[in-house]
Amino acid sequence: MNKDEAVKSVIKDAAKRVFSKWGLNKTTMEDIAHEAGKAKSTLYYYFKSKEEIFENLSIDELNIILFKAKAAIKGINSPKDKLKVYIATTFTEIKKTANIYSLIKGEIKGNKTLIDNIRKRFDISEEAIILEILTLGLKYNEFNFLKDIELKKAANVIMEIIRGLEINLFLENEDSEKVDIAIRLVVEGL
Amino acid sequence: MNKDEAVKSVIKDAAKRVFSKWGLNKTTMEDIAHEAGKAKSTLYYYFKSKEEIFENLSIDELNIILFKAKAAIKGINSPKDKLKVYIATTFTEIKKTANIYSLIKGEIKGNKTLIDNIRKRFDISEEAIILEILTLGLKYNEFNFLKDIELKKAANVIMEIIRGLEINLFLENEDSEKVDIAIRLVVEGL
DNA sequence: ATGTAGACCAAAATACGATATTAGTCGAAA
DNA sequence: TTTCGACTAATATCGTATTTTGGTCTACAT
Repeated sequence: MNKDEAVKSVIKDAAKRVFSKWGLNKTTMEDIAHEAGKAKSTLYYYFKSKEEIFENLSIDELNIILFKAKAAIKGINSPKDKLKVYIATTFTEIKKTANIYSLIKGEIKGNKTLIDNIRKRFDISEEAIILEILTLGLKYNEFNFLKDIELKKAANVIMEIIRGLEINLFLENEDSEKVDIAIRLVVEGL
Repeated sequence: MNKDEAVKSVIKDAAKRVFSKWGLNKTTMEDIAHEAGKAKSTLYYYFKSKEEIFENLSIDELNIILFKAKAAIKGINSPKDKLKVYIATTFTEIKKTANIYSLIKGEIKGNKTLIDNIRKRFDISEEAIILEILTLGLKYNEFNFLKDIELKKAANVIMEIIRGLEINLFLENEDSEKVDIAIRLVVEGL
């Protein structure tokens, strides 16, 4: 890691701490600078805005989640099991980093488009992974009714189901048995 | 229907019209009164606040949706098909009355608790219906892995899936094929 | 050149008092 | 019992003064 990336990392780490303490809107660039032990203007040498810091921060976290999920499903052969493990892993990892996202939930007003963009980026990656698993499942003849033509839409629906579950019963409630039921429901049906 | 209920209905109908025109926050009691052809103070003879009018209005709509859904699944024997038809019916009916809800979406700020209470009421009813269907399915031995003890949690999970889908891919997108895929996914699995 | 920081500016947020709307009450009348 | 106009207290809106904050610029250090 070169010097530039190292300082960026210091700033991002500092930002992560103050964001999770004060939220996105309430933290000022001055706060981040103070936490990082730098002058405010130095921050602008590395990032062009507060949004960019937040965006980089979030994308880092999401990439880590996706990386872990991909690693987790790597050795698994059965597409059904692949999907199960994928959902379980992303759920667990999102829960770990949920502290940042939970406070954002209450701040979706002016920064709505920013959050939407970050979410969209994650959605695209997630949908691609799910589509890959479904394609494999079709090849292995492991699914009941899924046709070739429906795969893309099915992947989208599954992603929406996961997303809905994450918001509604995961970030608030934390019943691991329910998560288990949800995974089995999607993969196996009733 | 007695006189009291008739006048209440006139007020609610008028309110429905102006709400769907101006939204919840922007419509004044004067607006509703004028639309109903009554004096403002007359409204307070029947309802104690604007919130109460809105609440009654929404509950009426939700009850109609639930009534239609119950009627639709009445003659069906198979619990799996019952659930399929239930989801399809509520989706269709919610879409019909979505005009009122879609404008509310942008107004969830101060009236958040009010909306939450109405939603909660619907959730409870919906979960009860789903639980009934699942119980029947267990009795008929129609489900793969669902155990007695999981039924309540499974009903909750299904309700959350439905709710998530409604918000994410239904109110915005309107791909009926996706809805179809979602229904089959939940009921049959992949 | 590459980094860093203090001074600086313009734009946005906040605070606040004056004004205007609006929710909700009350007594009278039909 | 039901309806309404007049009234009031609370809330929202608006204009303006003040402060905060995002972002730039320049000078200085390595």
